[in-house]
Amino acid sequence: MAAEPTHARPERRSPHSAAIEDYAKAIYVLAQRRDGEPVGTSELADRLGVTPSSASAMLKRLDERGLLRHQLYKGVTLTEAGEKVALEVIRHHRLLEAYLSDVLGMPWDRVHEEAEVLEHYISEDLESLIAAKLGDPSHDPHGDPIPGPGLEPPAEDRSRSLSEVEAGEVVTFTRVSDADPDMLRYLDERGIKPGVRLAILGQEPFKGPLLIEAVGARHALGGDLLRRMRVVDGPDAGA
Amino acid sequence: MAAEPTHARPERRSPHSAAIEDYAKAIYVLAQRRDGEPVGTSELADRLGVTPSSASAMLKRLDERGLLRHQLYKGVTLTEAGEKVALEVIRHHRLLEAYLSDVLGMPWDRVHEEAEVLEHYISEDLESLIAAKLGDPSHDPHGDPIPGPGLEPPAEDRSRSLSEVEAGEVVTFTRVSDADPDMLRYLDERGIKPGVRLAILGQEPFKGPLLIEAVGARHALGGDLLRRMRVVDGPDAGA
DNA sequence: TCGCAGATTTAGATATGTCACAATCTAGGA
DNA sequence: TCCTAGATTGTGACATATCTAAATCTGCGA
Repeated sequence: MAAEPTHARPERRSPHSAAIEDYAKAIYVLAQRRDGEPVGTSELADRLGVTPSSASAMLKRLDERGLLRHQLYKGVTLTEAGEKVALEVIRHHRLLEAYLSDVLGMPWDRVHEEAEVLEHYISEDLESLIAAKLGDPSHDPHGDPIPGPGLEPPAEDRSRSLSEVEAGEVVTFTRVSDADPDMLRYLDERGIKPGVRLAILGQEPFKGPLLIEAVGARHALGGDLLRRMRVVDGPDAGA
Repeated sequence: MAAEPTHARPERRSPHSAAIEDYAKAIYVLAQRRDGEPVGTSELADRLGVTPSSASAMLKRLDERGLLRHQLYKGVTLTEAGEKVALEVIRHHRLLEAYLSDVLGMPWDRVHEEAEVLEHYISEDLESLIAAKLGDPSHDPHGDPIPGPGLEPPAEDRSRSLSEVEAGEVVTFTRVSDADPDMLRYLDERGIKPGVRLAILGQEPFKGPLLIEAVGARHALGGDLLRRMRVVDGPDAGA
């Protein structure tokens, strides 16, 4: 005599809200950059586009859930549970980026924004289907490593910034931030994507642009772009 | 001198929340069943799995946004704007069901739940890519019609319930509710999916099960299943 | 016509996540 | 050592969406 099956929204897959997941992810990424040092409230607020007071209130909640330890006025550090939450979301994000780009042909510079939303809503079943379809990729289209299904933290990144490379070297482009569409479009239009070999021809004086040869053409790269592009030594992709 | 690009959650694609979209969709479906008559608050609350008071509060909000007209104590009717919202979500839902089933091989009985969530979060760009990948399908795997990109309401359903069919007829199975996983699994295991020819061999007395032949095997179907399965006359899929 | 059962709406509370503004802490320089 | 600039936290408010319990309406049956 049960009523019609309801069309209630299914329970969330994760016990945590999308907002909580975003905080965990942001803390994870920032902590990595600063080598495990506690992450500050304003830093986090900046990244997430909220006010410091909002971030402070949320940090208290993450702490109550056991996702991080908050030393008042000092900063926060993820617990193991918090790190799992972060890695799960990062895995979703990067698998989605790879899928949208490789299977659906979504432009490189648009996949980040789409994945930024969907990462919170795909089920574990869908995650598995996507990973299988892609052959369990280790990196997304921007060269970011994808955590495995067991959520082991990806191996440390040995790359350095292209801004640190000297004239005469030959390096392999491995990675670039997925968050700046203009930059991605610029690189994409020139065929410069992870795995591409870059020969550094020279540098203009006064910290000027770097002259490089890539994909059979010469380019002068400078500014933010140099700082954001990551490379490893040698003509072969190391990672 | 712009700060690091933030990783703020991108704006929602729709000006309406997921909850608002769910109400619009539910009202659309219920109104269709009752041929345009206003939809009652409790009916809606039942379907959505919320209390009548919650539904009542939400209806007030949908009204304020111009998505429906609420005749107090009488019921609600979607405006044109509300119907567009409903059709957009339904299009997303059914495209996702088709995609998950056809491209990713997700089982027939699981796609509904996944789509029920994702329908609120895919962008118009992703919607288009999915539709293109599928070749702009007109129906999802359960036989439900998919509204076109212009959101024209799908043509009226001419099917009747299998429970109304008499012994001796030959009909084509066209459609079944996507919301009952057990029922879908039962049909799937027997190869009975939209487009399949059903020959009605006879019926047991006292409203007993219907004996049918389908996909080279005989089955005795009764109860809810008969009522939920929709068929059209003749051995060919009409719609 | 009246009254009541059932449907509907209102009132007040809770949980989440945000903001502006105020209070407080920390750390570095005089 | 003290003081203050800047970071952090606390306060009170708002928006969304839900609940329970109470008030109100509607329409049917006597």
